[in-house]
Amino acid sequence: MDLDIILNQIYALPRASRELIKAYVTEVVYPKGHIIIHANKVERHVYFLKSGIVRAYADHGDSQITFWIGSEGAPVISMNSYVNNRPGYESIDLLENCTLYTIAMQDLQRLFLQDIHIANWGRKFAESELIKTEERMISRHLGTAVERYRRFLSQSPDLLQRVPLGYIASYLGITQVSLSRIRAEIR
Amino acid sequence: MDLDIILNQIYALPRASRELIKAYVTEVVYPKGHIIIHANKVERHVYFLKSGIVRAYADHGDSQITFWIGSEGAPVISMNSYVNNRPGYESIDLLENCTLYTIAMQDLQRLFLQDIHIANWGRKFAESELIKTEERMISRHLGTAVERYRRFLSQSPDLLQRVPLGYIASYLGITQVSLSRIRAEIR
DNA sequence: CCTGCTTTTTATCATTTGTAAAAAAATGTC
DNA sequence: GACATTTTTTTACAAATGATAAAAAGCAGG
Repeated sequence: MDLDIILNQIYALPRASRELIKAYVTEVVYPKGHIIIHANKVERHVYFLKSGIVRAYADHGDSQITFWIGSEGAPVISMNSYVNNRPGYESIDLLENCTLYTIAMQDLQRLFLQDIHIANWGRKFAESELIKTEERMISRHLGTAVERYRRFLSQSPDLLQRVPLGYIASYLGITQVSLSRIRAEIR
Repeated sequence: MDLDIILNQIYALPRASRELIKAYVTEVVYPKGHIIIHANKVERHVYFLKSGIVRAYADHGDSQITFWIGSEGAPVISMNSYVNNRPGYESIDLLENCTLYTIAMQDLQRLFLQDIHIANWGRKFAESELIKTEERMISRHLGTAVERYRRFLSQSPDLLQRVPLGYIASYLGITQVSLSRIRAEIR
């Protein structure tokens, strides 16, 4: 997915402001399995997923809880690093080989203070992440495991083919065994 | 809680910008039980809780799921209204008599486009809500019901005295009966 | 201080979900 | 195509949670 499209989907920027941002963006490629964001470390870059799939998870004892799955166009960030310059809870790893756009947070922060359009772009960026996060949270509260799986199925049928069911189960808040049972019942 | 403090906790504004916002803010009082945000309706104001407690919930069949409890200083908004001018999932009602600051979203939006400091304030506002929402979401994923209750207990001991346990149970993702069992076991 | 109403706890039973281990299926590599 | 590895499903049993109903406790208004 093209960078211009990603930037503009968040907030329509004047050409000059968009070019200002793009001057600081570079492209990087990482292989499947690479951990791009490390929990408990401050991450100094923001990424946008050009292609591929990633997942965010939190370690909990000897297991991991997957709480976000991102695909092409999605921002890949350590929220707490981005917002507070503090270590975050989440690790993010790549479920496929991925190409990402990246920009140093330092550069972005500077642009926020220089250009009101970019400041409003940053506002819209946070707002759209906020909406998505709230939606995800409410969705996870609502309904039984079966309903949540059905919802996932209808909203992200593509992910079902590309993401191991163990991660999807964790995302839905159940065990892989439980998810397997649900899938068997529905069929 | 004073409006200046609430505004500045989000982002330190120059005096002039802060006065610009305050010119549009008024104070309102509502009684316990009043529903201030209605699900599936577009809400055209943003509120900040000067005093009291509120809860956000989503209707689900014949029951309600409480997914947020806000106390003094907290912003009270319909996310989807604020961000997208669209009806939201959540209703918010008052658990105590409350005093709130309020500003029309229309006025705030205009200020965002006029004043870069206010634009960045708006960015920080969304970002801080984002962090809190993510934290809440992850926290709800993590651990058993007992652990989640213990976490709630240590993070918001005051709310335990002021919020009916039924709402807290729903917030933790369990039934009131389950919560009661947990409380009995811990003692 | 009593009365009625709401909230919380307790008890019982049915159901769901988790754990652990093994079998089956799918995937990738040589 | 055969092997090793990973992923998914299945099974059996244990533990946790939900539903329902009833008792107990707490609280507000007169």
